[in-house]
Amino acid sequence: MPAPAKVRQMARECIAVRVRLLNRLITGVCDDGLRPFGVRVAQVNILVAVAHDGPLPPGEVAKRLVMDKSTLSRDADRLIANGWLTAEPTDDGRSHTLGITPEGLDLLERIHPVWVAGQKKLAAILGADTVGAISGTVNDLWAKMK
Amino acid sequence: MPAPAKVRQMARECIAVRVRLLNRLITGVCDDGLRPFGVRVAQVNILVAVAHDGPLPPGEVAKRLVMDKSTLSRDADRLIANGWLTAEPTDDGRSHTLGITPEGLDLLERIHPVWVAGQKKLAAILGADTVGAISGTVNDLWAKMK
DNA sequence: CGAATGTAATTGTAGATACAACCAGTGCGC
DNA sequence: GCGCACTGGTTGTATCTACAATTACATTCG
Repeated sequence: MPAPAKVRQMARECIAVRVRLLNRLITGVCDDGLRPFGVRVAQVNILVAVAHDGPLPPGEVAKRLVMDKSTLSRDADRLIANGWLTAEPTDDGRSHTLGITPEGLDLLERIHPVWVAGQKKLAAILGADTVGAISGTVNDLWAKMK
Repeated sequence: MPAPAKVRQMARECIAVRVRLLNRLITGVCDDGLRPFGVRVAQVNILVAVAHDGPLPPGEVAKRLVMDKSTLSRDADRLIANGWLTAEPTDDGRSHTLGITPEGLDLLERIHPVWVAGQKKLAAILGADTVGAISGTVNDLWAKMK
């Protein structure tokens, strides 16, 4: 019995399954490269965001990366436990700011060559046009966010 | 103190953070739409794959979706528990085949309108060129896989 | 000032994800 | 037949992810 038309359409056209597949593929490639450093790409993403734009309150980091605040909360715990981030108190007693530590910066510097190699691998997997399209989409998203 | 050049480069150019961000965004949009059905996009992806190409052994499904066999093993457990998939024994005593059940097919049929609406939303977020580029990349990947 | 409302973060819970280790069954060579 | 390598799946463990509920503080309004 052949699959019904609606199922065939979903299989052939679904964009979500494709993005999610690429996400798994790319996360795997990155984590492979990062394994010697004892860090994962999810963590590096947060470290880079904080190193670049920080110090920032957790909620702000979560918003920029489009992740739930609770997810970021626990990710930050791990990064703080590893000595790569610090939490500094602020005027607002409910919150605090996340900042990169010297150890965190050092980690990013050491990771950089692996990151460069990874970018090449990802570009080879995705193709230049897809890389450009995705970059454009997310850059627009970030611009609109402000 | 401004971020070091390497950090700035990683923040500006990293393709992984972008794909992963889009993955979270898109997964959230889909799961929102699917919530009334008590199912998530990860599960729908598997159901569609099995409904379209199945019955298939678990390892084969995992390969096509580029996910770890252990991940698929547990996802399949949930889908079987919900009555949407069945596991049928095969000649090879180590393995079995996953097949869609009538309930699973019915679920997919009921989801279809939501899926259509979701595709529109995703296209609006990503833009037509990005949708096209990603589809092309993954279609190539699947073609090469055979 | 004090209560109600709002906001930021954390915690409880559950699913999705993958690596390593393991188990079970197959198939091959002898 | 027997042992041994191989293959396919599951289980142990850890991280990533998000929704719902909670907690702690801030702000606003009377």
